[in-house]
Amino acid sequence: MVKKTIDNFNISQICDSGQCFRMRRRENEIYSVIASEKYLEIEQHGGECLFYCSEEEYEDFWKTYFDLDEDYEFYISKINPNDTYLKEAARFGRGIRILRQDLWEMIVSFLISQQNNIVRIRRCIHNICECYGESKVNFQGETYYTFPKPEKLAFLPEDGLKECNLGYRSKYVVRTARSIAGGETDLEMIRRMSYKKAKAELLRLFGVGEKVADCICLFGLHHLRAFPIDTHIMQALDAHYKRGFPKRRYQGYEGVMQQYIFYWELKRGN
DNA sequence: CGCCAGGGGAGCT
DNA sequence: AGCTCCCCTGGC
Repeated sequence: MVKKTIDNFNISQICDSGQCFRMRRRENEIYSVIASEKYLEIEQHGGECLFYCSEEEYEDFWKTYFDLDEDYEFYISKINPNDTYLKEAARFGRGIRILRQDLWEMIVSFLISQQNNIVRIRRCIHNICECYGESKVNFQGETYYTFPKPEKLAFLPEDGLKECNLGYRSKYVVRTARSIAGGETDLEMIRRMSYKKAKAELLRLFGVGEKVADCICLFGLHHLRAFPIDTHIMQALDAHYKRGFPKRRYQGYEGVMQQYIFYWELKRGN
């Protein structure tokens, strides 16, 4: 068990920000997340966080996963004081962090995300893990499932994942899995590429367009310059940035600003 | 190049 | 019953 006081970290906001589909609210202030074979529970009261893992596992994995070495207050301090919209959005979602998630898992997650809602995306991912992942047991004695490797999905027929509720997105995932398992697409190479090159490479995958490629770059490669534009962000930009979003001002971390806007627009509705 | 239908079905009103 | 959903592909 690890106890930490962390600024600009709010697990509830991260859970609801739509970047991780394997995190959920268990009880009042307790959240669970599955990443890279590992299972974690986190409890947060105000600024104080309890990580239900060893100090070693926290230092070696979760600290990086939650991007806790990055100074988000710095990003927020750079916001134009005259930009009341962005200021408000950032204050509302100031505990958001861009998680450092697995590239392959992000490719699949955002292939599924297109024309889809968050509740169903979660279920699709859960179904895939349950059918093709490895089963493990957490410290509570409950079973959970890891995310299957590309090789595991590559042998499926193109519509094999329709059984996991993917609908027409099944062939996007299967063909991409084949492309990676077959060596046509090299994830290790993509990890070492610049934002622009990585995005161009991702756009070659079947089912990956502009928006999905940017989500993968932001959440799977931690390219904070990526600025995914979906219909909600588009509407927000139309309403508040008639002359375009000032990307130059936030060069290098536009994606962080995108997340504040996205979360604000998502939560403001309800 | 631009436009737009179609894709499957859950979840909300 | 109707509409929306963190779109992309392929045909025109």
